Amino acid sequence: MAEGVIDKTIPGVQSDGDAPSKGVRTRERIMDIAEEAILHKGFAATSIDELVEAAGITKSGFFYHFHDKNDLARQIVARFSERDNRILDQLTERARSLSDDPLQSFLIFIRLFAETMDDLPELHPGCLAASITYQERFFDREVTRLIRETAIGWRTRFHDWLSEIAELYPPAIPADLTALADHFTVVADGGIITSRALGDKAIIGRQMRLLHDHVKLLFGGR
Amino acid sequence: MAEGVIDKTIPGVQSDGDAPSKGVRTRERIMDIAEEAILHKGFAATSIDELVEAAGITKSGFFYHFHDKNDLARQIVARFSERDNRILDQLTERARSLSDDPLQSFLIFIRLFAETMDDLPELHPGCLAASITYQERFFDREVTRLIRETAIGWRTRFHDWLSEIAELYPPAIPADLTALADHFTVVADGGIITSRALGDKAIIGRQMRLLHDHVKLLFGGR
DNA sequence: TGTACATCAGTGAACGCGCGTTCACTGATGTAC
DNA sequence: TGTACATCAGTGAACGCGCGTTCACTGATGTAC
Repeated sequence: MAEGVIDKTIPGVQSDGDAPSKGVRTRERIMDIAEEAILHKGFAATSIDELVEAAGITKSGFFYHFHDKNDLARQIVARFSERDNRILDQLTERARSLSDDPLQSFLIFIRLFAETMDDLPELHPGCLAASITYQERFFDREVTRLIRETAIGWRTRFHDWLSEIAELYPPAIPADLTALADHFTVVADGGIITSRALGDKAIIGRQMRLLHDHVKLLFGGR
Repeated sequence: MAEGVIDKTIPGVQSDGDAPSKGVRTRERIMDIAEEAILHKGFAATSIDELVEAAGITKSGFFYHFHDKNDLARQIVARFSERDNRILDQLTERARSLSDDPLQSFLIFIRLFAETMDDLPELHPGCLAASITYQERFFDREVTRLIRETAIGWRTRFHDWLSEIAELYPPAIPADLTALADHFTVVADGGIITSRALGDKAIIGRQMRLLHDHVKLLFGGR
């Protein structure tokens, strides 16, 4: 996972390669700090005061960039969803380029994802959705909708891939392909939580490799 | 899952069958309300005011029962852990009674658990640990330790069972039994989160049945 | 090249509300003699 | 059976702090003519 594939483009107004303006840089900085804090402590526990202190601006500066606290949540979730999708796209492309066979490339894809999880520097990287769905009362409809859309997107993505596999390799036992498509999200999120509860970051990658084995056993039984 | 196995005993001082005192009943009521609220909105977002209003007492009454807000968290986590362990014990006993074979009884156990998840009346039943590990900064060492202990307990429980199975049925491919032991927790927690994100409570049971299939494919390949 | 104006990216002070916590007090029930 | 005291399960009022939000204002940069 040391490839130079990271896209530094900011999803701002002008998508040309010119440098982001001062305002965009500040907003991104606030969001970076907030993301970290929300993942560690939850949204309600993250105060605007601490964010602006860490960002080196004043509280009113915050309200120049965000209408209110919920607006911050919306923007973070949207950015997170985009980033995650970009990572999945890149890993998919890489895996597909390494094998023409859908089953083999899927197995490679899961291993690449597991490696990505292993290499993450922090103990708590994780899926923001997990953090946020546990505090849903706080967020408005828009945020909930965004999360749901993202989850459905992943389900569709993997369901298509698995159907392609199932046509070539009849499963060893009857398979619930929709559930299996969700299984990726489920194992990733569950892995993040359990790795946190036990204080062992290696858990996420190991759990993803179990998904690899599961798919291999189901379709690869020759 | 309609068996009369639910243990109504309160883990109070006198464990004889006599009725719980007024104080114990009030404390349990506060904890019930708090548990619901924490699962829905998170700990920080749950105010003492709303708890005492729902419980029909005054705020000072709350502080008669709990030293502070963290004490409430401690007591809820402890009670939750006990309850979960009791349910797992009951399902294990039932599964073991239905088959002498460790693999078969394990598969039965997972199906019983999946049914239990299906039958839960609410959309958000779930594992408190998930909610709480995402807000860990809030809780003192004692709470974190309790959660960790519970997770380790489950790992041990399932690892022993899986080792017993692996001795009788050599796995079809090399198996990471520790990771597989954690996989139960991972799939359950991840299932709860995903079911919440998508607003579909059937997801948890379906995900658990995938774990069933995985174990079956791994050990039951004849 | 200079001036006028507009926009950007904030500052500083103040607001009112709700939160967790404390403390002195109290009515009801239980126990001892 | 009556009285004295102790414990249980709270009440009511007050506290100070931190929170999200508002609002009038401002210096720096960009653009038009």
